[in-house]
Formats: sequence, C-alpha cells, structure tokens
Amino acid sequence: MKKPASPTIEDVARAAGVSTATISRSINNPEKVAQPTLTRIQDVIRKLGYTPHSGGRTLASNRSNTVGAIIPTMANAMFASGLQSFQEELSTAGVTMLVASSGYDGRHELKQIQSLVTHGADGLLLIGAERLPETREFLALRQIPYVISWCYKPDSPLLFAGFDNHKAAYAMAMEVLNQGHRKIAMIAGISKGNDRAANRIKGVKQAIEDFGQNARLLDVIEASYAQTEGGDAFAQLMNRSDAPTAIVCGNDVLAAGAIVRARLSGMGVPDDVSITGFDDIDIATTVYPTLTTVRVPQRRMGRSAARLLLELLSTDHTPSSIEFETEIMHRESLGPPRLQ
Amino acid sequence: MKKPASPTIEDVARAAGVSTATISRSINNPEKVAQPTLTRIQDVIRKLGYTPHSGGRTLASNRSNTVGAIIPTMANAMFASGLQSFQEELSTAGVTMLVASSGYDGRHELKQIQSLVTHGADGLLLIGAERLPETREFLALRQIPYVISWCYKPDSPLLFAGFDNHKAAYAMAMEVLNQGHRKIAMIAGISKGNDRAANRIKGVKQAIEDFGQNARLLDVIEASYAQTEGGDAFAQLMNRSDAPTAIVCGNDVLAAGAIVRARLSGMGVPDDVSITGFDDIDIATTVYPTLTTVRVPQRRMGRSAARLLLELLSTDHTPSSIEFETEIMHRESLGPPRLQ
DNA sequence: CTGAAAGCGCTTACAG
DNA sequence: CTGAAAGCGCTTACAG
Repeated sequence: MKKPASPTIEDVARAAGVSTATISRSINNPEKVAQPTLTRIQDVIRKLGYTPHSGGRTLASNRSNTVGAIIPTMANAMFASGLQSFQEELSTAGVTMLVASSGYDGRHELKQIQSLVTHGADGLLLIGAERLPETREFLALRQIPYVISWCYKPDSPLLFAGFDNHKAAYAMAMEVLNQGHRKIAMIAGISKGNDRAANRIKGVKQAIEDFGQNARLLDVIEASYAQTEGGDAFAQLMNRSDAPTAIVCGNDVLAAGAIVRARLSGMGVPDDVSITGFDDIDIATTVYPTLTTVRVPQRRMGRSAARLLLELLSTDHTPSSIEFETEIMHRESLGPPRLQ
Repeated sequence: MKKPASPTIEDVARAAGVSTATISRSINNPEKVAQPTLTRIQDVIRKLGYTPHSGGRTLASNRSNTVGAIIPTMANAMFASGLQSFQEELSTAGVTMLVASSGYDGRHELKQIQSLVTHGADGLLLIGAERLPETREFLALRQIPYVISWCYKPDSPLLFAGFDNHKAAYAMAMEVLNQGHRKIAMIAGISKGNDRAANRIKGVKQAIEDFGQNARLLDVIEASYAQTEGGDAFAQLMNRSDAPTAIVCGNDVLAAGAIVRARLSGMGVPDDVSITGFDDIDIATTVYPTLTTVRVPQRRMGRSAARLLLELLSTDHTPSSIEFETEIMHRESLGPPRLQ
C-alpha cells in the first residue's frame, strides 16, 4: 500500500529550530522540555499536522502500544460490547486495538494470532481457555503476554478476567430444578473447540445429577448462534413423546429463538414449557415473555481485561486473575411446571 | 511496553549463510530466489520461529498493511456485524484492522483518527459524512485515504460504500402513509453530529410533505440508542391529546422499545398504533409483534467498504462509490389505522 | 534543558 | 541470483 508523504520529526525539528531529540522528548516526556520551547514545538506540530511514524517509533523503542484482540466474532452482542469496553479502557492509556476474529475455529485463531503479533501487537486478548497445542506453543515460544476472558479457571497459571461458566450454568439449572422441573432438556451452543459452551453443558448436567429426585436431562441439542437454530431445536425437543417441561439454553439467542417458536406453535411460556437463557443481552427483555437468564458482566469484564493486560505489559510482576460473579435475572419465561 | 527478544532477519541470514537481502527477498519475492537457497532459508525461518518485525518493515517499505476503522460504537448490532465483514475481507488480503470508537462524538472521532493514523493505519473506514472541520482538515492535510460507510451521497467527491438514509426513510414513511395513516410521529436517533439520523428525519418529513392530503408529522422526539428510551418516547407520544396512529422510528432498538412499552401499557400494535423500525437487526423478529422495518445490507456494505479501501490503497486510480439499496421488510407492526 | 549520534529491523535500488 | 550499503523515522543513553 502506498502512503502519502507525511511530515517527519526532522521537518518539525527544522521548523522549530531544535534537534529531533527535543521533539521526541516534547512528545514523550514533555516535562523534560523547557516551557517556551515546548509551546513553540507544539505550535509547529499542530501547524504541520505532524504525528509520529509508528514504524520508526516501534523500531526505536521496541514497543508498539498496540494490543490485539481475537474474538470468535464481532457479530455477537456480548463480545461486541465486551470489546467496546476493552477498547475504551485501552484508549485512555493511549494504546490501540488490533482486532481479528477466529470464527470459533482453532486453526483460524492461530493464524489470526500470528497475524496480529506480526503486525506488532505487544499483547493479546483471547476468549476462552481451550486452544490448539500449536497455538499454545507459539504463544510460549514468542513469550506473548496475553489475558483470557469470558471464562475463569481457579487453578491455572494463565491470566483470566472472566467468570466460571460451569458454576453459572449449574446455578441456573438449580433454579429450574427448584421450581419443580424434573424433565429438563438443553439447547446448547456448539461445544467443539468452545470451552464456554462445553462448561455450560457440564454445569447443567452436574446440577441435575447432584439434585437427584428423579430429575433427568432428557436431551442436549447443540445449535449454532442463530435464533432459527434455537427454534428448530425447540421444535425437535417438543416433538418427543417424552417432552421436557423446561429447556435450559446455552445462550439468549437460542432461548429467544425457542420462545418465538413456542409462540408460533401456540405453546405458552412458561405455562406449557419454561425456557431459560444465558448472557442477558438486549433481546432477553425484548422477547415476549421476557427471558429468565444469567447476567454476564461483559462491560466490566472487558475493562478489567484491558487493565490486566496493560499491567502485564508495563510492570514486572504478573497480576492475578479476576473472577466475576454472574447473577440470575428472574423474568417471565421460567415458572413451575404445570401440574400433571 | 516491554517485548521479549525475537529473532531478527540478521539471525536468519547468519544461520542460513546468506545476506539479509536474500532473506527479505525469500519472504517478499520468493520467485527471485534460487530454489535450493529458498528451501534452506525457509527451513531456518521455521526452526527459529522468525516473523518479520512490523516496525522495521513499515519503516523501510512505507506501508504497514493495517487499516483503521472508527465507528460510533461496537455495542450496536449493525455496526458490529458490518465491522465483522469489513475485517474478514481485509484479512483475506493480509491486512489487519485497528479499531476505535467515537462514541458519536466529533471531537473524540478526531482524536481516534489521529491515534489510528499514528499507530500506522494506511487508510481508514469512517461512518457517516458529517465531521468537524478540523477533522476534514487533518484528513486532507495528511492525505489519508478513507472510505465512508453507512451513508451515501450522489454528488460528492468522497468515497462511499453505503446507502441513502433520506431515500430509505422516505420510502418507509410513504409506506405508512399508503396504509392510510395521517397522524404520524417519529422517534428518531439523536441527530446532532449524526447525518444518518438527521437524514432519516428529513426523509420522513419530506415524504409527509410530498404526500399532502392533510397528513401531518405531529412530533419528532430524539432519543439515544436504548430500548427504554424508545419506550419513554412512546409513552410521551401516546399521552398527547392528539395521539399519532403510527410512529416511525429511526432505528430498531427504539422501535422495539416502543413495542414493548405498548404491550406493558395494554395497547395493541398495530391495532391501536402502528410502529416501524430501521436497520432490520435481530430484535426486529424477536419482538412481538414482529417489526416492519428497513433492511440495511450491513454485511455486504462492510465487505464492499473493505474492497474499496484496498483498491484505493493499492492502485493509482480512485474507485467509485457504491450505493446499496435498502428494502422494506413487511412484518406485523404496521397496519392500517383503526377506523375513527 | 538540549544536541550529536548510534542504532532499532527491515527493504530496495544498484552492482556484479 | 546474490550482496553491500543506504536509508526509512524514530528513541535514548551520553555529553555538555
């Protein structure tokens, strides 16, 4: 790509009648420059529209002040708003964000990680703890500092700013059980290569097992992130001779799809069947009946991930992981099962 | 930010027993290197885990292969998925995306533009055609190549990959008028510094004026991008002694908020009042009744913006703008007014 | 408080 | 097909 000529530090120095060292200082350590000199330089900088060349800067200082984020997809409300907070927080520290998406694919994640590192990312934000051995190797070999969000593991050497998907799903399932449901099904996100989805499934299974009292998990259908997928899975589950009285969903999009499909099929929620979600994004309150779901503190998580990463990059000590608590949002879609 | 030591081109050259020039060639123009030499070098590169240093590369070649995107916010389904497509398309060309958000604020937009340019963006994606004079000055002075999305202006020297908000809103309003509505109100997005929101208002006004037949625009309430805001505006409009029979909304989030509020107030949509949206994001089909709205081809727009920008950066000629057509999605929330 | 100068890692005419 | 060398725009000890 060609690039139009821009003023260099040399041009600024000449126009201001000082050396390039002084220009550099007035940008990076203004307190080390005499006030009158500084003022004059800043005038020249403004007049020339000068901004330092990142390449030269990166090369000379060995830091790029950019950080990379690789998320499954931006076209997903929860990642999008987490990313927004992450970027806002970085921005206050003068750090810029490179973004790429993995499309929930491990190989593609590795490629994107390499690409962002090559393009100068000093550190990375990654989603989830599960990745290819090659990816772990690359991160280790190149000693890339990174923080993991959207999940949390207590006894791990890795750095997390996230929540425990297993625990949160367990709590949601317990809530369903406590309402009196015994025949439960789950519409989960695709668990392959996605530890968040996998742990939500495990959490639900564990809760039902721990609860006992003849509670059963009739079926788990995995579906990709689209309302119609949730609707199709819902139809399939309700067609069973042994239909569930409650369906726990792995995310709000699937749950909303199930609710919309229930309405189209003339089924009452929660009277005929209860439905719960996970994430608490916008549609949880748009859908009718409104969705009982698990709130995930996306914004705080994003901000916190940025802070951890900045700390990791600027200091010697390794900061510690942060676990966020989730919360069950009680709305309309979960109720007691109809008396048989 | 510190960065761990990585192998340099020098290290590779020494290990391979050739000059750095040959290493550089074998990476950037492998066809210019003898086959045996090339093979040997590639082995060494793999063994050392070498990736070129982006700073040195950018400095020497005067191109960074990164591009910046400044959008109002990522926490907005339509921008998020447009951005996703934009990035995917860039990625296939080996170009990386820097991202920042303006928060719908002109001053902040300028800062973020400067920041991304400083961090090495070769070109930019911007949203909307309205910006501060200082911003336009900076872009011109530095000759930053950029493409504008989410709007389209026929007689402009600027490069667009977008749609005509005025035209689309005009068409939607005409549809409402043709259903028989004469008392119309609008819940619009905040128009200050946002030409998309402003043009949607203008389009609605123009349609009502052109239609004649005593059709009137009773009120326009501007509200920020949140469902509760749409709900509040809805309540205010329906409390008028002279209530509208149809409410045209500037986006789907405001429209969904209005519909949800109507339900809570025991009002029927579209029997008591019709409501229309704009954007056709997910919630348009999640909300009940489903939303009649304007479909915007976000994904195609994002992809197309990427292609335009890549073309602008790699060739001498300036490509031409692309206008996308919008489409009215007929669903449940718009019907004829109740007979008086 | 300021400047001269080395050097960061790469690319690219220019020779050969 | 390959190499020697200049140079891209910055930062940063080191002097003064």
